Amino acid sequence: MSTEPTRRGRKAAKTSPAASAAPAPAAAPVAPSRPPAAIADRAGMRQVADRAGVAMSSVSRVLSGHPDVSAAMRSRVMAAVEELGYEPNMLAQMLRKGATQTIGFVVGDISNPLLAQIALGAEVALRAAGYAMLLTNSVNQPNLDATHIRLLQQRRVDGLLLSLSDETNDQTIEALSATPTPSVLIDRDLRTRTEESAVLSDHAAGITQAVEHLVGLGHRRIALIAGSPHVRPTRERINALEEAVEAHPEVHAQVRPGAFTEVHGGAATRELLDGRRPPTAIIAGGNQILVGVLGELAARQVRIPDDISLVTCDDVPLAKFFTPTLATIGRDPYEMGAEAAALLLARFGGAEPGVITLPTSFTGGRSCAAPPRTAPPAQGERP
Amino acid sequence: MSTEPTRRGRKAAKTSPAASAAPAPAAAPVAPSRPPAAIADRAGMRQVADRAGVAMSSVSRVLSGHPDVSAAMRSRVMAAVEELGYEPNMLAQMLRKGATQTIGFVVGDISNPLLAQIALGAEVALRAAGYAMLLTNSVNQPNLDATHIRLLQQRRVDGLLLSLSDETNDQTIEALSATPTPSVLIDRDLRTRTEESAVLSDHAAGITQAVEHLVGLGHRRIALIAGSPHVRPTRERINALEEAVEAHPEVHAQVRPGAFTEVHGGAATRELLDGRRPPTAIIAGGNQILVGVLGELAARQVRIPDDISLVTCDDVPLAKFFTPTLATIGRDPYEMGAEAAALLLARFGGAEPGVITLPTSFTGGRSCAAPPRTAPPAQGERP
DNA sequence: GTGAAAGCGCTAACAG
DNA sequence: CTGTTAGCGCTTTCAC
Repeated sequence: MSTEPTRRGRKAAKTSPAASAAPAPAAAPVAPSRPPAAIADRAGMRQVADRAGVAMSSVSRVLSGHPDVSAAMRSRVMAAVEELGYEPNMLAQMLRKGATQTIGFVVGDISNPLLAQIALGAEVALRAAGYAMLLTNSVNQPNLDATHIRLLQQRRVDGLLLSLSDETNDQTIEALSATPTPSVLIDRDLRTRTEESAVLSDHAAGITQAVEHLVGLGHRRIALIAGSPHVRPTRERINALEEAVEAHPEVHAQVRPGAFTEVHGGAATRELLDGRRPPTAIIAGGNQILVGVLGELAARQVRIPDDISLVTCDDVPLAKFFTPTLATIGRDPYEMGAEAAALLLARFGGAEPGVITLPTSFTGGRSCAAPPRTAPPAQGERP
Repeated sequence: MSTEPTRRGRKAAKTSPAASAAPAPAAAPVAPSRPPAAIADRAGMRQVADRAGVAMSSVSRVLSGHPDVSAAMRSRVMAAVEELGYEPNMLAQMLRKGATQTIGFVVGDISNPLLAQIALGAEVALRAAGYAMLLTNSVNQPNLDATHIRLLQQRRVDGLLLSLSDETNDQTIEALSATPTPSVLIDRDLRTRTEESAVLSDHAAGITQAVEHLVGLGHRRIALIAGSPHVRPTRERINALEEAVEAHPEVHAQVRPGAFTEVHGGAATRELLDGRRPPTAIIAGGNQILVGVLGELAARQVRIPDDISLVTCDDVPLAKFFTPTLATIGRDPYEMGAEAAALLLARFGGAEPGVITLPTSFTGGRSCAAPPRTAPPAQGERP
């Protein structure tokens, strides 16, 4: 950090940002009888109609591309629209039509590049179909999910895209039940509900491949540092690891669920390495977790892959230049977003809720090698 | 990539996502006279009033926390609200009140972690003040900026946060001029306008520090690979580099503006290294650019910092584990978002447009060292 | 083809 | 304290 923030106004602006959290006390001394018109003087359809000397309904027809309008009418109206710089008020249209052409996206943490990419994919697809996206951020606080679902319902979104921070939260389930609009779950699985469409990732396939790879290299002690146990990806990964290991009785698997955070990644790594049977390979179950794992390994001067092998789920931007290159279980988040949007649009078109599973891929890297010949003595290990 | 996407429906869902891009042909055989109620049967305030046996205005008063309501009235109304699961229709409120409690955020590229972080900071601050955020993504296409500004205006947002992809676009300026609501520019400078508030980063300070550091190490040929010349950060960085170099006549500076992309980063690096006076230090002007630079350096087996020194602007998540540690010109994007929100809220409170400049920081790293003693012969260099 | 009229669901005077 | 009354800006019958 260098200097303090500098504040300089253009028009002697005394700009005190922290101030006025309140909506706006309205400077008007006398309360006006009309709605306070927080929005400046903007021409409405009424003005356009008057200026063109026609009825409002005609303006409406022209603007909505109704076929039964004379060329003369069309040009008169358009002229007036131009002159007044008229912009239709979608609020009124929405209220009248009962549809907002808006979908809500409840996302756990938009600062996570994975989710940002999903949001991007969804937004592009939605916009192409004429929908805008209202985005809310639960900052990974489960109780905010329900709040946001209700908030979006009050704004009468036409549908919901949900990347919930907790699948098991009762309030969330309740809020969802009260939702009359179609919804699409993104890599989440709410067993109690079948009304929602879902786009899922095949985490099991990726984990299985990774485990086979590691076992093939000679690893016998594999750990998975997973994220929150309240979401599908974590459960799927854990299940997949346990199943994969069943096929190899000689392999000992350890699982450390927790949270999708750097802190958890670091703490779990510490715990594992200090444990009775330190793993020779770690699978980091998320990009934030990866950062924590790397930090702890670096701090201990544990070398990759000489001392320990590493696989990550969901790579991070710079991962490809990391030395050694990281073995990765990846997927295409942009496509997930796009498919989620498609699933929602399909429901608007009358389709039933659907589920689609997208593949994951395992890419080997230099971060995996044979375990050290002089494996640290498994302290107190019993036969 | 492994397998093909698997599609399995729950209720024999024939889920054809790509289908039905059209809003919804409406399955109803006979066109209803009322608005098509795309939204299911939801109780309105009318129903609540009837059920409670009171006037709508009373329901409204209770729900909006008006002081003059008897306890009896309050409980009767709340009971009806509960029973009907009533959710107020914000659309109607917005139309009536002339304010939407929504702000629009025009962002060039949400998949850029820097902008995602800014969006997060803004959203949190805005939500705390009761505002929701409508986000649009210009995918770095300048012509989309204007489109999105208009789109948000039609939705009657109360204010705009703008991270434009091009400051010089006429359409954008025009759209902005037609905007009656307050706006805040994020690290952008529209010379022709003073109506907008702005939150800026002090890029010059960071660049200056970096240059001094490099010169101190002995570098005499420094290159800046910058992003789009149509946005403030690029201009500021270029100006700062040129000014900093003026103080050191022995230093030769080269600048390669272009785009905030990996491709440009790689191409510019190639060009510079193949040029007449290859730099001994490169400053990467953006996180995507950095990726391109690193890629090209790796491909050529150019070592950092042995063969070349490297500084990056705006680090990426994994940067701290990059070997060698990267010297970085950083800033706090979350705070930028929060300050932008504050500036907007201040305007709602009646304040004039204001400008606030936030600091940047330079953090040295192992990626900078003295230039190689055997500097590559400056081919065809002239005295 | 075009106009008149009736609301979408809610709030805010204004009376009582 | 509570009810009545007018709309916010637009779309959509329904007549002409």
